[in-house]
Amino acid sequence: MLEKAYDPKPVEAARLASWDAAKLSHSEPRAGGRPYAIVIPPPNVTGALHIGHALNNALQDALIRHQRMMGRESCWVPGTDHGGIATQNVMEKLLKAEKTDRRALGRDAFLERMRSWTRDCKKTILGQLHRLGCALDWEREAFTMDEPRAKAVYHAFKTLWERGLIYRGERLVNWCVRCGTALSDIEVEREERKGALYHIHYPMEGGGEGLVVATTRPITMFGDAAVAVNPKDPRWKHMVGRNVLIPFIDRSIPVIADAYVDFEFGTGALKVTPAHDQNDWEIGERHKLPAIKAVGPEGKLTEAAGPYAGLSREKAHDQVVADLEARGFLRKKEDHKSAVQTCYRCLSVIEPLLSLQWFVKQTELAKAPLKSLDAGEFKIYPRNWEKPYRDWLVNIKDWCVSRQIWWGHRIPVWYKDGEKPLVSQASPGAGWTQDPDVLDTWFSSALWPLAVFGWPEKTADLAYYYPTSTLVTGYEILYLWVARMQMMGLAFEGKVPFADAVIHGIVRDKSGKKMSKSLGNVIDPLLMMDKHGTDALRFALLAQAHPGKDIAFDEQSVVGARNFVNKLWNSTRFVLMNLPEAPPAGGYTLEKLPHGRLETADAWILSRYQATLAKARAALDAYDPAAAAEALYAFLWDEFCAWYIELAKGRLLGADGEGKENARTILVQVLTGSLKALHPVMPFVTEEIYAALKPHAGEAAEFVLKGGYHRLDRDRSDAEVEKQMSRVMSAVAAIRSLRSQLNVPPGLKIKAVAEGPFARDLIGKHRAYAMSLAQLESIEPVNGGRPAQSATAVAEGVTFFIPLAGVIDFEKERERLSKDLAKAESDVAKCAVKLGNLSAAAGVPAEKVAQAQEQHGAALARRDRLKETIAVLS
RNA sequence: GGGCAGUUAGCUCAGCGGUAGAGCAUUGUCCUCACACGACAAGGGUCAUAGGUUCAAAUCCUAUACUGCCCACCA
Repeated sequence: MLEKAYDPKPVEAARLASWDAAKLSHSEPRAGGRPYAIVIPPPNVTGALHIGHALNNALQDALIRHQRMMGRESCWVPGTDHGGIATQNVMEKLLKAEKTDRRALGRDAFLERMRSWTRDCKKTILGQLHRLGCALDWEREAFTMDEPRAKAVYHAFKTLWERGLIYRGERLVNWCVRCGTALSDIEVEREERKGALYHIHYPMEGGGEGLVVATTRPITMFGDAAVAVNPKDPRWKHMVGRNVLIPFIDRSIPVIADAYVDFEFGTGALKVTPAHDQNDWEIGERHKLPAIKAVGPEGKLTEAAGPYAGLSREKAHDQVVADLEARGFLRKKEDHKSAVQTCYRCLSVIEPLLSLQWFVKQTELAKAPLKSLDAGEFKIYPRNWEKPYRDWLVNIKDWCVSRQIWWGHRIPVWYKDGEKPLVSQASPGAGWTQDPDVLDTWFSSALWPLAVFGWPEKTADLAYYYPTSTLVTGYEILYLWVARMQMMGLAFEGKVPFADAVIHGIVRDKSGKKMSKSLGNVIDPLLMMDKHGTDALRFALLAQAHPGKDIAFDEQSVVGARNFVNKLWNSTRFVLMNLPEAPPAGGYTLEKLPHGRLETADAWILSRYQATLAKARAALDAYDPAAAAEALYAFLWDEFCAWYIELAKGRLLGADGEGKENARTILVQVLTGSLKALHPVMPFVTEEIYAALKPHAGEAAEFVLKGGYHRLDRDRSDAEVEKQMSRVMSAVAAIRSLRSQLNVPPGLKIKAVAEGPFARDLIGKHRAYAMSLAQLESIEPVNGGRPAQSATAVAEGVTFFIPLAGVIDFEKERERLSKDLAKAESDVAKCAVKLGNLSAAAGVPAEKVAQAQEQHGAALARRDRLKETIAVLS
């Protein structure tokens, strides 16, 4: 016998052990049928998993399990990402705490530390995914920096090089001073910050008034190559062609005319610093200006800054502004908001810096992804992400792939004096030195769906699983990762790496704020699992995972989910308690039900059951786990438990016979089928329950995943019986409401007298339902007028009189009924409007009009019954 | 500056052309023989605003106002 309350811990441990022992989630290529494959977005080896990972992986697991239940060979590849800058930053923090740094260690020792850290971290992360119940194919674990993946990276680099798509050049790149490396354009974030616009006077060379420029960053003036004005600007026309002097250092620069300059802005004169600003760089190109660095890679001012050389950007800024003011160069300072660029890894301000870097040409590579999007070979869910994705590809710029850090795939290019650079994985021989930089971590990530299956080798796995089916990820890496995988997959294999990309939202805190360590609002998924169980956490996340929407996460939702798990558990307990120890031969199967001789409740729950299964399945197919979870939750709790179980109790407690056997069969089958449908969302409790139910259900599958979903049987759908039941429910609800409002003690059975078109059915074939659910002592037809001293309950098609001598306060009763009447009147009015509309309009289907008429009739009847009753009371 | 979402019950969110829904929270009654992680009942919304389309609009269209996100070279 099951325990009274579900205890997740022992169940989860035992289930995981049995799944592992059976290698349940392992997949091998097999003949026949297209497989379903997902590659995990590999978590960075920077620490532990957070709640966003829990959502991301619960989603994937639900899809993988769903497809397995549908009978498809399904493979979910696990793995981790070395995480380049992010991981190196973690290690550098550790080293700092040890009062050392990477340079003191040296490259080799540093990398050794990184590898050891990575080993531990991988273990932690994969252990957490395991604990979350992820049906990952553990034998396929991959790491972006392991041997096979390194081979893939090399091969990709070499191929791109040979195709002329990789080049090295000195360009203006986004430089993170803190991380000490270049970043690609999409690794830069923007943040609006308050600052100032400084109007600085540049004197004319050889004396004269000169002009005033406006800038937000005075320190870049030491790198100025010119001052530009708009050729149409009359104020400055006379200055073009003359020279001005940079304050403090007195370097002479020309005044040039360039249409880029907006004469509405600032003073209409723009200082041009090609080495520190993209636009200025372009102006410099047009006018053949020198690019002079004012700030170096460490964030300190260079020799070009004369007296300020060596100062940090921040110190220099303050000093320069103060000096400009003291010397009278500062003509004006106004408040100004500007978007500063920040490093996505450490949030420090980006310095646009001229440096020698490796680039991948993108325009050519972006064509195939655009084509596959247009052809519908690749879809993004929800579809509204396709537009930004397309726009990004259309406006794509070359990708800076070199990083000046140590942790990563070292660029496989070797140099030797007097020789052309060589691309090689190993050293070409003595005298050759390898490029010191490593590749952007997203370079290896871009190859992930290929590399995990052994590419560039033509493996059987690659042939079978590639292209994969679905990729599940957050919108923050749509360009960074999704687009690049599409580019690489198409470039190397000519096929999209995955047909569908499912974009989910971010898990935020309960007030909708982004979780962050500094705000202290992070939710630890492990803690949630410890407190409430893994199934509860998964359900809570998935039930809120509406396509593409962020989740405002409140621990309360996990508690609610935990309650649902318990409800499921206890309903199983109830069913098992009402079954004989030994199930009948072959178990309780739906095939054994007598056709055409089912009770209303039986036919009703089967009808609802089929509808629910269909809905849940369709929702998962449409990547909408929330809809699936909600449908199953509502069905199991509000229909199966609240009504069907209650309706079946009479038969279960009564004498043996067909009715009892039917009830048992339906309880067993509906519960078993529902928990299977729920399995993708809550694998543990459903597996546990399945183990207890399967002998009774006549099933022998070792695991839920092996057995597959129950068959959908649309013949069980029965609109007529659903209507009958809704009337029974309405009748019961009316009496319950009356009891509650009149404070009739719950245990006290009362007599009821019924009249109306539905009264005969209720007193006849639905008698037992009404009696037990409404706690009635008896139910009889009205025989000559309503009983004296009775309260009235009006339901759909039936009116009850409940004799309650001495209990009724007529004043209160009238009040109560008046409230009902008001509601009924408003219903009548609404129905009348609708009916009037429909009858007046042309081209409305007769069916719709009939339906409206029926609704109107029912509302009228109810209203009239209430009116009569109140009249009698007065 | 461009684009995309969102604005529905106290909170978090479904619904997206035919009488306003869920979970949580609130109130009342009940430890009723599966479940107090429960049962039953109750209260609570002019569906952001203004126009329009329609027999009918929370739902479609057009503006407006906020909110959030993405993209973008205004110093």
